[in-house]
Amino acid sequence: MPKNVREMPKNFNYLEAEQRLYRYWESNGWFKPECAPLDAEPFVIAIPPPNVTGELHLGHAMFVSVEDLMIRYERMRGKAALWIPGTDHAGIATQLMVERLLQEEGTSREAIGREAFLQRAWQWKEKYGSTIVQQLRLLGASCDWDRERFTLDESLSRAVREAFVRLWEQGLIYRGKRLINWSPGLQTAVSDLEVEYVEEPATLYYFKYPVEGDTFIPVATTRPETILGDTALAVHPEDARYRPLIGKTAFVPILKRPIPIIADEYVDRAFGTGALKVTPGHDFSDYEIAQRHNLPTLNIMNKDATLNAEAGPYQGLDRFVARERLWADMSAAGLTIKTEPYMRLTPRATRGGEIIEPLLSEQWFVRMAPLAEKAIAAVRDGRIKIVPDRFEKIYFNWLENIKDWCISRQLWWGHRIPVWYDAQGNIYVSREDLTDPNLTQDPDVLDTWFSSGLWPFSVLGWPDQTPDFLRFYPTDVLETGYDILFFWVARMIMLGLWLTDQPPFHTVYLHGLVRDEHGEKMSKTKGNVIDPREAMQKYGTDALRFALLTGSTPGNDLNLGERQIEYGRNFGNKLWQIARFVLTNLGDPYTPRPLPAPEELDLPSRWILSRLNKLIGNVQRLFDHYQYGEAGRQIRDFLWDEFADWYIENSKNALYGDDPAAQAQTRAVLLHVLDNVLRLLHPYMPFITEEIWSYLPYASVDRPLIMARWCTADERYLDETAEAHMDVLRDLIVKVRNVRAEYKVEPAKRLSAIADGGSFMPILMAHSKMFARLCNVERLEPLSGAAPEQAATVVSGEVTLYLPLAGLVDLRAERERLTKELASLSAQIEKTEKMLANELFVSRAKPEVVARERAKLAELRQAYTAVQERLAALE
RNA sequence: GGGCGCAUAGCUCAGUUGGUCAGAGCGCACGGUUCACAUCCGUGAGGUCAUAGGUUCGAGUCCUUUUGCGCCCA
Repeated sequence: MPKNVREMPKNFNYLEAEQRLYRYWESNGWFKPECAPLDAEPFVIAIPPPNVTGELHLGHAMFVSVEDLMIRYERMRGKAALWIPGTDHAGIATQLMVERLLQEEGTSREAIGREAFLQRAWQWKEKYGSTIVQQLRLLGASCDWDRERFTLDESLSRAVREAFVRLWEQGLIYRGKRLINWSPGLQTAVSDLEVEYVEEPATLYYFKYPVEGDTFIPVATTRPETILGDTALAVHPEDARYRPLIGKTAFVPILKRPIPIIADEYVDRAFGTGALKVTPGHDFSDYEIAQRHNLPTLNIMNKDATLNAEAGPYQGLDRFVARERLWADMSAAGLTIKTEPYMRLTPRATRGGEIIEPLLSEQWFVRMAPLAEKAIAAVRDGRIKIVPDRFEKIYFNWLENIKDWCISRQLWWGHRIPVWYDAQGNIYVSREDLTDPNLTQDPDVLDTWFSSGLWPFSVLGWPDQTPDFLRFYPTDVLETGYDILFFWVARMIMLGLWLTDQPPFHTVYLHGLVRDEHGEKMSKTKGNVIDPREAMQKYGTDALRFALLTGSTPGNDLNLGERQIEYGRNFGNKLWQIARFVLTNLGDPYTPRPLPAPEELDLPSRWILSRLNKLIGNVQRLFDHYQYGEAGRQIRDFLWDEFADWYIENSKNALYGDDPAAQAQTRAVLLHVLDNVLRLLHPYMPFITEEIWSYLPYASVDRPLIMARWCTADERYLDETAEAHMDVLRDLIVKVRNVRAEYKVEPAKRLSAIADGGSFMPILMAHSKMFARLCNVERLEPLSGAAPEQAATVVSGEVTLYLPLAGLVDLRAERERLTKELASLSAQIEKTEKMLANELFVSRAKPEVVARERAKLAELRQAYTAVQERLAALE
């Protein structure tokens, strides 16, 4: 039944369309797996939950683009696609946010107390927690919002308790007094991963360590205040300088506390003075030495990084003040030697950047070795694959050297540790709150990553065997940035395998970090930040997504400038204009017509359909290997460089000509290609493709592109001959254009050409209109007799075209041009001949490669002869 | 100290089972306003694919070396 074609506006109004389309998709339930048949195979991604405190940045834009692409692709393949959204309570970040709020009100968390503070935190979360989620929607994320989760939700908190209790019961969680990383500013323990070591200029202090017998050992340190906590002096057992002193007693400067001089191979004889002061309470390496030698561990520091009573006269001073004071006192006592500048690896908090202090403290830990073992095995035996695979090595290396995980945090915002104590200090661990008034709950909360580590199953209802858990767990792909491979991915794998006995996903896809145009990290202070919201306002969401998706390869960082986003916008416009052209040329009303069989089609149609189906095959192969960037670029190239520049340009002949059959055929092909390209591009640019789709003559509100079927290549349309023939025609046309440009022929001036085409003559003559359309050569005439003298010559394979250019062609210039051409041909011929003369090449290379080279050589020789003859004629 | 990555046109980057004188965008030069698109069209210039060796009939692509830059771990 014929249908009217709606006219498309001149441009895509993305600001209006994005919101409308998003509502359209969401309100029809197409983001939900339930829109697929009941027996459809599921495809599930659990979103990397952004911090509730978060503001949208390009990192979010990146993961949303990639994951939405995966989800939309699998949905179009007929799977029950489920993308579970949610947010992370982000313990430290959120707590700081709320504390700042309180500070502005002139109060503090300590002043209002825990209950009131948590109330305020929840209020804050209710008010601002949806900001980031709303921003994800702007990016087109096709998440199932009915399944949105928050790590502090009731059901996820139950999962946390279940996990904690189970690990406790299995002896994998323990409480202990250990040296941990302490953040004095935040007043909490942090894990190893939350400390980064930054090389910074510091001072190396040399001083005399008094030793019994009125002598001394010179020692160097970067942190003199720790002298007060020394419990030994260590030297290398084979160090001749100090060997006689081993076993003797040294005296802590100022405090005059006696400590032993021990021998340990750990000591680096070449560093400093070759003698090491041992401070087990405030240094991780020293702590290990102390363990080996049964040395006491002395804690000299309070939680606010002031010194305690152990520091004697320095009690109450901040560590840095104490450092100065002690050094001055030692200097007065004649114990100092010298100071020199020194580059030191300073431990700093990943969040906030303050200096972290190793501190002896009672904390909760997870014994990681047994969990790590399973996690290693799962990747080793292929149950989990990491893309790109080089990260597997990094993953193994970390897990094989894993340390126990400090999971308690001295914060209020988070999952409270489900442990109670009685007056005697007995421990009660429970899934349910214990209300016995004689018990008090541990005041600490768990590391935020502990709950994130359960995310892929806790969001689906675990530990309950809910319908969602049964249907959608394990999930399929975990997609995130490589920077949280240890923080999050490895922990999810460990906890998932341990608690659910299954890998939580079969594939880990890691994307790179988004940097600025010149590879610098984006930061507000540098002012090189691209705000995704601004970019979306300016260029449209599709433009941003396309730039992110096609600008990157898995695991590699992406240098993104505004130029790339602008280019995305330009590409979207090109697509829009192509669609506008196709649709306005379908005939109105449009009569549906199936795509003709290959043998019924003209050459350009056979060519473009061959190219299209090759593209579909390539895209499929690339998608199978997660090569979305390359796939997107190939779609772009096809659409712009082949479909628009050649097929569409040339189609005007048929469309505006007087052959109804050719016109109908061309219309069918145009529509078919557009239809397929929209499907291929939808996961990249969902908005513009859906909008264009709605203008297709068979569009209807319940057949949206988001639910359309993914393309599959139709091999019947692959046509090497058509491609080869079109290549010759295109090559000739480019060369004619080139001649026109070189001789500055007015673009509007119509030329005619004389053709000497050999066996290609029939094809050439049959497509003479193509020359008229694409290089303004109005007539092609077969050569009869001698070639005209006042003409430029164009050669491709066995075809020679003479372009009579009376008055325009300078014979000398033409000879020069042809001589250059001849030299180029000659070089290629030589190379090809050499290759084919090599018997090893002929015998060992793949037959099709050899055949291709032979064909190429024949073609080159024909062209060479033609050019040579022409040159001779012009002498 | 150990590991990983990167090094291709002025700039930013593609180039994944090794095979058509090496590709794109931006920038540059020249030319283009009726008929889808100036968010565009046409033509062109520009590269010893960091270095040295090796494997192979054939290497930007695989192996080894050196240099520079970046990241991770200790």
